[in-house]
Amino acid sequence: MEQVLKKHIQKSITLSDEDFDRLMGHFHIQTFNKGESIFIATQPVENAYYVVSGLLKLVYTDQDAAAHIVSFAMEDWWESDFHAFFMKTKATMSLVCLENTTVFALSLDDYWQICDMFPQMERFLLHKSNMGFIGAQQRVLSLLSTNAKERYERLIAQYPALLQRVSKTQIAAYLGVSRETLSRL
Amino acid sequence: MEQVLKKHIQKSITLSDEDFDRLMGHFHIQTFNKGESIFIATQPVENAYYVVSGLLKLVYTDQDAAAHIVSFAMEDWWESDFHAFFMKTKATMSLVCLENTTVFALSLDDYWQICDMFPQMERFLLHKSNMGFIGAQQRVLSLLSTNAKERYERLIAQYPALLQRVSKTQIAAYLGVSRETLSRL
DNA sequence: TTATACCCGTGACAATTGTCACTATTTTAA
DNA sequence: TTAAAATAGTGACAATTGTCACGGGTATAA
Repeated sequence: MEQVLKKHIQKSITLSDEDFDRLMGHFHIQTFNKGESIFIATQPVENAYYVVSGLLKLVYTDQDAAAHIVSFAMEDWWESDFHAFFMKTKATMSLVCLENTTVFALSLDDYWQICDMFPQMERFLLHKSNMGFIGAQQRVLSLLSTNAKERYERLIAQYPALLQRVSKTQIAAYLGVSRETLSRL
Repeated sequence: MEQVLKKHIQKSITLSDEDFDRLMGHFHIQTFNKGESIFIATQPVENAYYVVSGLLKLVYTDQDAAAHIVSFAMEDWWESDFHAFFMKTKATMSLVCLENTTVFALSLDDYWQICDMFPQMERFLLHKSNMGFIGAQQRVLSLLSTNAKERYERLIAQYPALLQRVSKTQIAAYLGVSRETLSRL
C-alpha cells in the first residue's frame, strides 16, 4: 500500500529508503465505504488526503440544497477543502466517497513538519500546488468560455473512464448544468 | 520601488537586508502603458510578474474572438500564464495592461534558483501557490453555484474599487456573461 | 423476495441569457 | 480640435438552459 504513495512521490523527487520510512510516519492510512463522507461542511478539516484507490467528490451544497461538484479525486490525486485545511476553519464543502476508498491522511502540522524535515518534499508540494492551481484555473476558463455540450465532450475526451464510474447526475453537478440538460446532449 | 516588493514578501517571512538585496538581483523591473500586452497568446511566457502598481487582465480569446478574463491582477498580486510559464510552452492567454503598470519580472530559472538559495522564499512561494489554488477553486465554485446577478453583487462587495477602474465590458468578461446581460442587472 | 431509493430519459413550459440592432455619450489619439 | 473608437444602455427576438412531472429501469438493503 505504501508503495503506491512512494511511487507517486518519486515521480518528482528522490528519497532514500530511510527517509521515506521516516516520511511515512506522518501519514495515516484510512478506508471508507461508498457513500461515506471523509468530512462534511461545517466541520473542521483535519487532513489533506492522498487517494490510493477509489473515487471521491469534493462537493458544495447551496441554500437550495443543490449539489455542486468542485472536483473529483481519483487514484493518485490529493484532495481536501484546502481553504479550511490551511486556514483551520470549518469546511464549506464535503468530501464524499463515490466508491470504496483508501487514502493516506496528512495533518496540517505534519504538512509543515514534512516541509521542515525534507526540503525535497517541500519542493514536491510546491510542484503539486502549482499544478493544482493551473488545473483550477483551466477549469475556470472552461466554465467561462464553453457551453455545456463542449464541456461534456472535453470531459469524456480527457477522462473517458470517469463515465463508467459515476452517474450522469454527478457529471452534471461537475459541469454546472442540470441533469436534464446533460441528458439531452 | 523595491520597498513595495520587500514589504510584500515580509508579510510572510523575514529576510536580512543582505539576503533581500541578493534576492532582488533575480527580479527585473518593467513598465508598460495602458493597452500594452506583457505577453500574448501563442508566444513564450518568459516570466511571472509581481504587480507594483497598475492593473492587469489575464485574458483568453476563443475561436469566435470573444474575450474571457480568467483574472484581474492588481497591486501586490502575482500573475502569469502559469501553465505556459512552468511548462515552458506557448501562452494560451494574454496578459494585458488595463492601466499604466509597473511589475517585477521573475524568470523560471530565477524562480527555482530563489527556492534553492532561500528556503524561506520557497516557503513563501508555497504559501502563495496554495492561496492561489484556493482562490481559483472558489472562483470555480462561484461559477458553478451562482447566477450572473449574484456573482456581480459579490464582486462589487469584495472589490468595490474595481468598478471605478475597469469598464463594464471587462467585468462582464470576468463574470462570464454578456455585456448586455450585465447592463440589465 | 420485496420494497425503497436511485438513475436516466423525455415532454412541456418557464426563466435566463445571448445576439443583433440602434443610439447616445465618453474617451482616445491623430 | 476633430474624427475614430470605445463605452454603455435598451428594445426585440432567439437560443440555451432550468424546472416540473412522469415512467420505466436498475441497484441496494431489509
